[in-house]
Amino acid sequence: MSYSIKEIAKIMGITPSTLRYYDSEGLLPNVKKVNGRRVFEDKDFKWLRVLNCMKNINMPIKKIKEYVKLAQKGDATLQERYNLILQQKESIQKQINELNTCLKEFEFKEWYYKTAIEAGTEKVVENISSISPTLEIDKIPKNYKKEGK
Amino acid sequence: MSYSIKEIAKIMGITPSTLRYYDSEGLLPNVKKVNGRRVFEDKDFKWLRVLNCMKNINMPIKKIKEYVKLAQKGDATLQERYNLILQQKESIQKQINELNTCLKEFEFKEWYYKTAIEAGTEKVVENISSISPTLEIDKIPKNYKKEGK
DNA sequence: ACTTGACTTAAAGTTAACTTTAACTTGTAT
DNA sequence: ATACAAGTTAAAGTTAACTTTAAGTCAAGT
Repeated sequence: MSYSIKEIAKIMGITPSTLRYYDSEGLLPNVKKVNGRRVFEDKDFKWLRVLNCMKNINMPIKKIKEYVKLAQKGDATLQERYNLILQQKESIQKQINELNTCLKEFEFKEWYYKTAIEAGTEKVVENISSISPTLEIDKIPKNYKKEGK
Repeated sequence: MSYSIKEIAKIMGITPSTLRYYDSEGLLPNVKKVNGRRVFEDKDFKWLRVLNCMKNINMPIKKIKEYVKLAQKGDATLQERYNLILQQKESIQKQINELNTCLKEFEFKEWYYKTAIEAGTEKVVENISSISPTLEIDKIPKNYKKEGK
């Protein structure tokens, strides 16, 4: 089975232009061309899924290109690719942790506004602040000293 | 207790320039000025934490500004702010889900490369692909029909 | 009085990731 | 044969989110 750029774009939820841009940046290796047109085959899907993942975790295009280039060099770069994957795994974990902390903050806000709406005014809740510390600020001890030279 | 822009920047892990930029975009309401200089007080911290959260969940500055403006209008906008919070909560959930799916993909890759490195070559594993479907691609039924007009 | 260091603004510059435009090719339908 | 739809490239344009620069203010220390 083979697919046109339009079909692949639809499946990936992006525009054909973006796919062409990715190709121009070297993110789509091994994509065939027939009569000058890109033709995507089943084997390309495996990579498209990974590419999609890499985009989802906010890997910059430069970094993805780096990975693609390593992969094209074959077995000699296995260790390097492994390291890159581990590094990205950590980054994902960090992002998930951050999002979970923020989710708590937003759950607090949800309660905050629900309560305020019921009371008709924010005054009822405005001195209450979320407990979850997301910022260094919340970790500052009470006797925090500013740095003096 | 009051803090200079430099101290706040350090605490938030950004540069003073970025804080000034945020201020110029209206993201730092109610920040005092003494002799033309910004002075941050304890009461500003509550908002800085929320701002930090909003940045972490990739809320665009425009959207954050929108929220700030609503908040400044007082009780009349409680419902609107509540809705905005709910909307963002959903967005966070979606992001967490995406990241978790990608984490699985990367955990597969970790195994993939570990196995390949042990064997000395990728050939041992290269036909195996992760099972977790992250892309519409993986949900396409075998008898997928392209659209015909 | 003068230098220093930390601040200020306004405006221009940067970067990443697209997006749009313009001019062109090609296979299919009428 | 001709028109049309869908693709192509190269290059210019856009947008968000900063970052840098230049020129200036201000309080404290020597």
